[in-house]
Amino acid sequence: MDIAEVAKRSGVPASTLRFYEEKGLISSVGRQGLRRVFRDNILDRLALIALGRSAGFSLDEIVQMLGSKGRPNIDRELLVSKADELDKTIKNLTAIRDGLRHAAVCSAPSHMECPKFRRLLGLAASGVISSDSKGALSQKRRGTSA
Amino acid sequence: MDIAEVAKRSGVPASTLRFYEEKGLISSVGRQGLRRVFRDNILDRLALIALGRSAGFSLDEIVQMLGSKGRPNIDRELLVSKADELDKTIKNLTAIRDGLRHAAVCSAPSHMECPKFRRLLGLAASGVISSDSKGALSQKRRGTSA
DNA sequence: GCTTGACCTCAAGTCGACTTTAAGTTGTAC
DNA sequence: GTACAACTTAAAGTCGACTTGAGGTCAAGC
Repeated sequence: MDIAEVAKRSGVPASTLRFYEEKGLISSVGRQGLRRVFRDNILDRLALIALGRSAGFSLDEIVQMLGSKGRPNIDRELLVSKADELDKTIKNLTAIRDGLRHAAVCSAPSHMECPKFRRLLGLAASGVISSDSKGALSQKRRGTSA
Repeated sequence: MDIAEVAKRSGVPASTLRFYEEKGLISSVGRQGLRRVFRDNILDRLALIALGRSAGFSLDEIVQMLGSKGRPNIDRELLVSKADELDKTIKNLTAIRDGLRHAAVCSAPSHMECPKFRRLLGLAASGVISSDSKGALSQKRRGTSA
């Protein structure tokens, strides 16, 4: 497969594939002339990378876990700790979602007067809801999801 | 209150407060000499901003919603749509969390052989799990949360 | 045999939310 | 009255994950 084929099949832009190769996340089997040639299993590897990204791993962490070769040891402890992290994030987001939903129907004259809203506010202010759960949704362009 | 006091009480660095003022997110009542003077309700406003950030609003969106003055109209429709967005994100993250947790205990020789894992992989690859749910956790330094 | 288009490289640019730095001003304690 | 810590500004830098752009190469079709 050449890079265009991989891009088409995986949905990952060619520029990103080159970038990933440079980072050591993927590798081509060789070249035909100048052009990279990829094996079929590149698609699995890209899926793995996508999964890691969705789970909140950085590209560097993913390089660590996947190693430069084959399909090697994914550290189980790390997996668990990421899952725990996700749990926290999910709880925070759930609280916020409920608060938002309530605020949307709340009849208090101003949100500031609503006890539920103020409680949520307190959470946000105190950092219980780490402002790091922020990126959680970040709708950019390219919304493949919706 | 001077900027240092606000920083101490809110946990928001002075540099960020200046940045927020520049963006129109907050405002000072005036100056004593060069120095900004803030009212007490700045703390509520900062909490509101923190909440918005955790809910995934961008600073620009927050400016929109809070207006430059007082505590005005928070668009209820927008709130609902953000809540819906959060729902999707939560679902995605939950699926990933479960997959991660399973992978951590899965006895398949390689994760690639595990059907559950491959199913998760399929989700990630197909973009069902938008790679935009990625930022969801992004542990930076300053982890106030843990 | 020459144009064309898909690939290539390397460097620089982008985006959002801040932080850092350099250089300047000032209220206050001595 | 002067030193100094704490404030001020404007501009530039940071971070991660890519994207874009300029300029180059090459296989294939006419």
